[in-house]
Amino acid sequence: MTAGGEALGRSHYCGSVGPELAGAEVTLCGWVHRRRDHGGVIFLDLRDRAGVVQVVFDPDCGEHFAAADRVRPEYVVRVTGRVRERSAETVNPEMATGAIEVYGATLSILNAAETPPFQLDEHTRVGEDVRLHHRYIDLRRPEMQRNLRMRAKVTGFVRRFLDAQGFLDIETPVLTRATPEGARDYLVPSRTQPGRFFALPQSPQLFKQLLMVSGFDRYYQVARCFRDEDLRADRQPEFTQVDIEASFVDEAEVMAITEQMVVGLFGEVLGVDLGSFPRMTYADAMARFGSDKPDLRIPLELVDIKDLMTGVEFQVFAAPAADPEGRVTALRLPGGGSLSRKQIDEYTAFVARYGARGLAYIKVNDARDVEQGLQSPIVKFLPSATRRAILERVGAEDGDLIFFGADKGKIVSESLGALRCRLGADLALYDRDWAPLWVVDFPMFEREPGGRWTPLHHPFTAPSVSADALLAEPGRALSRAYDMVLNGTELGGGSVRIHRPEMQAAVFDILDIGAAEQREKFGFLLDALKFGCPPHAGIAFGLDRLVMLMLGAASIRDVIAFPKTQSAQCLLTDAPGTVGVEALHELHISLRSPKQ
RNA sequence: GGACCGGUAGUUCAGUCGGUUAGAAUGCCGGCCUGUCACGCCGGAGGUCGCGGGUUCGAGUCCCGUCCGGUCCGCCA
Repeated sequence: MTAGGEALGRSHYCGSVGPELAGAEVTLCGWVHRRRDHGGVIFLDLRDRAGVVQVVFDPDCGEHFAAADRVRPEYVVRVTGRVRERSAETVNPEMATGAIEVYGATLSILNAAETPPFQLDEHTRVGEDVRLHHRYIDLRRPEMQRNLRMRAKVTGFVRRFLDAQGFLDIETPVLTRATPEGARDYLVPSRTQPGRFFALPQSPQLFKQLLMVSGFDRYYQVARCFRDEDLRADRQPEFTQVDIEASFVDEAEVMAITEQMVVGLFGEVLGVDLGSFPRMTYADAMARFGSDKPDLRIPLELVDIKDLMTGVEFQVFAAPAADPEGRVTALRLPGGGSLSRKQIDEYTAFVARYGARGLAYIKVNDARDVEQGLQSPIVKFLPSATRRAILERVGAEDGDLIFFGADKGKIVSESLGALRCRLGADLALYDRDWAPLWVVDFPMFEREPGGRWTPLHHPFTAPSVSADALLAEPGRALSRAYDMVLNGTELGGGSVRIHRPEMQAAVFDILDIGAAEQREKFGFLLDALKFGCPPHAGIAFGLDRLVMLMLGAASIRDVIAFPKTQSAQCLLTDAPGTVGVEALHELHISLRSPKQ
């Protein structure tokens, strides 16, 4: 009951009023979406989380008509009235509730609202900063309501699925220890331990492994993770992982369960059948698509032609061909001969972002005539036999365009891999809506320019070889890791973990983490492995990206209620904020150049 | 750390070669209107051209710096 003694509740949501309620008395609560005043009759579009419905007031309802005259957009009101079907001429087919309207009897203004800083219609795209500043208003927009509802559906499905499979939801600490490798940590100073800091977790990785040691056997958590790195359209400093771990399982079982989970999710929420996921090795993915998360919707593939370039005089191709780490690759674009010079220049600039020093190409006018039928700035440097061999290898047809990449393998893969995706998007080459797959057989390590080994996944990933073999040839060892990829996005990644201390020590050795450092930073994990750690494996899914993908959202901000800007600030709360000197003093912190 | 795009009315934008009083749409305010649904018609208010400096007789416009929003590279085990 309100102070005035009236019942506050609604009988229906605005968006759920339909023809079946014709004749019924309803009570609706919501925001005035729009008001159309025709002098003798006033139409209010009333909005709540379920949708919009039209309410009509005419002068017969006296003071309530006067109230309808006073309301403005975003006023919060409660309306009672009778549902009636609209006459044929006044039905609005554009509107979900357009077959009916509510004939208003009473209207009480629960709260007035200032004119909103931007219009809540679908017709104007408002700047990101304005939206974030007044996020609570932005979130009223049907699109954002739909997005967050979808997110809740996804987490709801995942929880029900994993619960049903016997997984236990266990929370792990947010105030925890800094880990050395990986992303930059968000740090929290300790008041009680001068000079010491907590770190916010980049993932619950170590804790979930400890839970396996404790015998929980099947764990999951919808866990917030934190990384203090620069932001992107699909990266926020705090994000959510669906984190999963199980004991006495191998990669096959984790992949089977989580594939079933994602297939079930897409089926229930989107009505999409993803089918069963093909598997592809990392080596294959890099060779054919230049990416470890290939977008298989795009029917273009890289074709290596390194062997065709030995002995060719053209140094741009010959030098990388002679380099053991070099790669020379062609990308055939069927019908690409119609691309303009300007477009090709744009693609040249595009691949330059990935370090490519140029973008060679051949337009195939007549595939049978390698003397006159090819149009290209580079073809004159290639012997006829080489030209023929290239055309044959890539399967060139008249009207095609062939792009080339020749450089260090990493640069060629990244630049042509990115170009392939760009072409797919620009030219709408997608041959299906959804293309999931598993990428497997990742290398354990990759070598940094300085010669140091770094883990491709993380240092707790089990290799598929013995510790001795690993130490002997780190560069050749494959890991027991797996990534789930959908439409060129890595949805999740996981692995069989190391469960023996000597193997974990071997990996730390290769990563050049000495015994003392191992002890200091991971002593608790190495100890735990000694006290009866079961073999275990797991995976983590990026919830935000998953929801983005399901919605086709362009920005991760559109699937997070209160996201941060690219400079990692919250415009709504103005966080991070400054703190007073007393607070800093308590935390044993002094600033080098205090900003106030 | 770097590259690029943007910042002008509450909002979305235009603003020519540097030139008189900075415009449009929408929103807002007032008036009229009994079937609209992005209602319509009439009238009105609304500007630190992000900020600082410079060039110039004169700067929204050119130059330098800086801040903010965005996209990307680096980074993100």
